[in-house]
Amino acid sequence: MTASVIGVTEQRTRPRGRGRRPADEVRSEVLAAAGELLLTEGMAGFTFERVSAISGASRTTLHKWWPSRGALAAEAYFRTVAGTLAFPDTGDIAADLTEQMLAFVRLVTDTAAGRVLADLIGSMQTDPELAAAYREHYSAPRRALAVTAIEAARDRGELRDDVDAETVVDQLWGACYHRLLIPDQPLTADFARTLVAQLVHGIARR
Amino acid sequence: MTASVIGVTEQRTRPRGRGRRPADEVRSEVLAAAGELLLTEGMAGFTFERVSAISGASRTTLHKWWPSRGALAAEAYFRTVAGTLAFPDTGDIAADLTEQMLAFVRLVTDTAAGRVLADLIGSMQTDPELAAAYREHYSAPRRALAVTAIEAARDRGELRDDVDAETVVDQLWGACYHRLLIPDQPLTADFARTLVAQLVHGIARR
DNA sequence: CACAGATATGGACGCTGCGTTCTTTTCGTG
DNA sequence: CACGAAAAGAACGCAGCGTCCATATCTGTG
Repeated sequence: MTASVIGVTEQRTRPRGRGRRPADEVRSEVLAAAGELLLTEGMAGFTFERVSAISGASRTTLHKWWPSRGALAAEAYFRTVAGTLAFPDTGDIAADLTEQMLAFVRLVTDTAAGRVLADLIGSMQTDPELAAAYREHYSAPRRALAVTAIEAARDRGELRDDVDAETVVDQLWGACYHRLLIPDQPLTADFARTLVAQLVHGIARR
Repeated sequence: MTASVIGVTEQRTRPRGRGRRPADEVRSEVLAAAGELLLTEGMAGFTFERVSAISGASRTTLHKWWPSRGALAAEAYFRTVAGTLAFPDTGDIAADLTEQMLAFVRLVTDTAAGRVLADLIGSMQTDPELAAAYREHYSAPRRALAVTAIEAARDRGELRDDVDAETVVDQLWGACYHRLLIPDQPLTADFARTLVAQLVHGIARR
């Protein structure tokens, strides 16, 4: 009883026959096909086999360029989905963080990116290649942006002197990923706002 | 280049030959073998094939009792690793939360449970059976305990009246899971303490 | 105490996907 | 224009899946 719903039209480009082609052209077509597959079926149906069939590139070629399906998926994701990389700094850190949280929630709930992101993080756990790529090209640089903004706010006196910016990142984004990966509770805009409010002002009675 | 290190002695029980055996005995042996395999190799090498070889039970039998490898892994984990289910309530919520965070960090860093937990959450993302079992038997009840304790603290005046307990859970445990699943930063006792302190007192300058 | 029914085992099937190797074809560059 | 780089194609063996069937044997009931 194999789940055999075919959501992606195989063989989107006509068979090309053997022979050399520009490497960049091949890579580009493969990444496009991989991104498409990723968005429609997630990591579950994401195999070299399928990407090969859709892109028209041979499996041999895929193996030449990407060491594992995880590595390919990661690159395709970064190229297709993860465009934005910015962190506003208006001088009001609470507002900026709220904006970032809301943007994240929107991305994750309104598009297929949420499912893909969850799948990628899931596959990371058993795919070191993917884990390395993800951390290097995605999570680390984003963390760094947030940490910089938080430390700037601390340095200009908006936040306590002893604030640990790295921990703040986990308390905000980590909380969102928690609801994304283990959906006991929904990931909503309200949640995002509460998140920032509770962290900024504390939960203890004053 | 398949990773083929055999860390578990196959066939721990002698072949038994065909024929009926008490269902509970079989289930028990299978779960023991599955737990052992899970601890030594994680979800990566966790297959019906291997569990069958180690436990001595036939693959057919495994399929009869568990619908997917995820379901089997989940049950084995809950049975082998996840014994404790308690939440102290000393009347000092900050201390209690810190204690819980430290216990979690210890469990996850000192034992193989961390790896297994990460693997399970990873596999959940593409295995609905596992996701359902995990949430029902593990995450939901634990969340509930924490929420109850936090709301009790709120009701007796330790915390602000408008505290959202569910969100607090994500801000604490979610932050830990974040570092477990995406290890850009280490999961340490210091982190656990900072987590609680920053949330309880807030990060804004007073 | 014997038998019928329940249940585990062993083995085989076809399938998908992996990762590798070798050969063939084609294109671009020098 | 010839050569070499690079892709396609085909085939291999391997692992694991999920399912079937026949067979063996235990267990509970009459």
